[in-house]
Amino acid sequence: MKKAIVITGPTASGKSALAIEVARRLDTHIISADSRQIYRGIPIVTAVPSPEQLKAVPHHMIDVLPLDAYYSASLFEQQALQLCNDIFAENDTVVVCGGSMMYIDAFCNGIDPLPTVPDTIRQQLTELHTVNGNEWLLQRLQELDPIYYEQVDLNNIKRVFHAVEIIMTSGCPYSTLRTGKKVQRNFEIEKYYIDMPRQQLFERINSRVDAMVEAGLEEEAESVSHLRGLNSLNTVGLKEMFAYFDGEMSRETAIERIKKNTRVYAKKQMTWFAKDTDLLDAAVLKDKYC
RNA sequence: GGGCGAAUACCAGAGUGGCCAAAUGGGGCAGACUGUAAAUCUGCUGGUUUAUACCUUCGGUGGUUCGAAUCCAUCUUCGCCCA
Repeated sequence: MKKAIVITGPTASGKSALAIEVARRLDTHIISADSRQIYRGIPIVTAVPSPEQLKAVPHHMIDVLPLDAYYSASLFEQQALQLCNDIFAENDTVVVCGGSMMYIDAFCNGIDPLPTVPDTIRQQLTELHTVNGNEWLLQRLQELDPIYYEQVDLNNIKRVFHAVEIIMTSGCPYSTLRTGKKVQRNFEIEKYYIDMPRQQLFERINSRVDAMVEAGLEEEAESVSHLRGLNSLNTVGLKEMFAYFDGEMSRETAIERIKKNTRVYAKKQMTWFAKDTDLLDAAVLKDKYC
């Protein structure tokens, strides 16, 4: 049976390096599961592997999307599966590596198929929302899907918005489309998590941010600054730089904040993965394949 | 040597007799999560295993008062001003 070796963990825990090592031993490819590395033009801030590393092992899903492209965990699932299929034609294994929780989850367990919301509907709803406000949107959801209305965090207006746009697109309540069912892949999945004492991880984060600055983070941020409204750029490391460009904080403060926000992000990842009972300790991965 | 001002929880900083365990922000901690997820959202942050409860806090000490972070005296430290 074909096998996908999934490597995940908090940011800066050393996923990429481990994945490269494993993939090299197994002579196979790496599929990146990273919601930011997938975009083109921001390699420094997203800690994309070095050109040498990328050359050492074939990588997929890195540096492939324009910054303004719409993307989602579901699209990732589809494309990653397609890639697996291709790679399995010549290999018994594939390595999937990344820290984007939803992407990892979509790949391993699947995500309910939802209709793609057409731009027209999204724009229409955006306008209505801006004009009528949150209350109106909440009311819409309550009318259209009382079940989901009971379930969502009503403070999280993004989710409310999404539910409504899905209902408008599909014509049926969002709650009926959310099965939460896990799918079974036709290949084996071994999911490894890199664990590390928090203090050690935080030290790695700090020095990695310093290295990014050294590598030209500021220039990179400048080069995309005019596009800052895009979701792909709503990213730790860039928003702080934009704030610095706007004179909202000093350069030093911005760098400190990047470190802090990266720590917060890492914690978020740890919280998410703490619930995942399928995780194996990445420490055994080396012994097994290297 | 004299005058004035300040001292509040991890930090910054409100509060100036009871509604104060003490606003707010930062930081920290914990959590939610099936659709742009490095996003978005939530809770906690003096102690007491629970708390609409009790205890200990607002530089130190001593007062005034039914009641003090808030008023008075004094001491300490810091800042500014006059010498």
